[in-house]
Amino acid sequence: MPLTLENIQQKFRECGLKSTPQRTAIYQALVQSTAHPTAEDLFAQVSPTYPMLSLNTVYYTLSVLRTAGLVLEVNIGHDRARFDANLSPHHHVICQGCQNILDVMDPRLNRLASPSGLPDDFEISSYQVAFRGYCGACRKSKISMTTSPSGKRPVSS
Amino acid sequence: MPLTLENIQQKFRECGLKSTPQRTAIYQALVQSTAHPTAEDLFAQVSPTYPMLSLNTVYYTLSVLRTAGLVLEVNIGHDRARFDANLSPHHHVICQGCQNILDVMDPRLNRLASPSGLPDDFEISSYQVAFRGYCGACRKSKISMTTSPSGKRPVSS
DNA sequence: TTGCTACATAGGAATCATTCCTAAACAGGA
DNA sequence: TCCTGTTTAGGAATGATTCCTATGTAGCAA
Repeated sequence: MPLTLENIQQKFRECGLKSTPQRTAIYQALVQSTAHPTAEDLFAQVSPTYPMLSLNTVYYTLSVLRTAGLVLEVNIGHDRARFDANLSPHHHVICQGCQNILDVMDPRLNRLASPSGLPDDFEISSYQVAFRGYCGACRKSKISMTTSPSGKRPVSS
Repeated sequence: MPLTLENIQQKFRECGLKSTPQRTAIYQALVQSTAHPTAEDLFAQVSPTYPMLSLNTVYYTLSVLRTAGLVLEVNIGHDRARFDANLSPHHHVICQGCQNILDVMDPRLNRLASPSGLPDDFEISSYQVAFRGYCGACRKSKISMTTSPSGKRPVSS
């Protein structure tokens, strides 16, 4: 499925959503990205074309698209929300250095058995695997660092 | 390993952490909980015993304990951070109704192969599986609801 | 084509978790 | 017991997200 404007507008129609220039541009930017952008990322990307665009609108649009089932909110960490228009079943690899997220579509991961030890009446509807590690670039800079590799900043010295 | 005060204080010493009453109480509350509490939860739990306790101190303490490797930050959703003192390898089941988190220790989940399709120089160091679904209680209330089951509040009507 | 109406947008203010800053308190070693 | 560096508490600051509201506009119906 190529990403024509037509195509997007039809998707919106099917979901009962009005198709406005801003909404279309935001969704298009998200579909074209594989970087799991934040609301702010999308704002920065669409802003040049629509200088009046409000970050607010990006948030609103994303929540509408999410409710319509056209985008997923990818929650890596409790920091800002990141979004994904890739609806096919997939999992994520997160680099703990640069925080980039890669998609993984290994079919073996889509056949995990339901975990044992759950209450009988708990119904699992989906699952996601989040792999963590370091990408090549971040591994190099980790090695060249002499300081501690830990994440945030409590023990400052 | 029972949870004596001695025990906790020794752990702190081993990590080079001073052992203060507040710190001990916060860690103890976390170890005793299986609910993956937030900083605020822990504050509410310890506050009665230490009325002068500051929420700030809870945040600081958690970040120190996390850096020391005594607690893990469990990030379910991009909302507030939740914490876990269970250091043995395990995964999570999240109820999308009540947002409660259960631990899953199915050993089959600890032997997943590294996913295919990654750049060669990406090094995976850990992974976690997050199962989502509805617990018994929330399934019941979902059935009795006639309104839409969607998550947040964009299309209000 | 024109008008209507409900949904969208923009902008500013509000909220809420978390972090920053700083002065006073205190744990643990000398 | 004294000293020093860590910890604590409290208030202010930050930053993502949501709320509020007036204006704009897409899409339907006449």
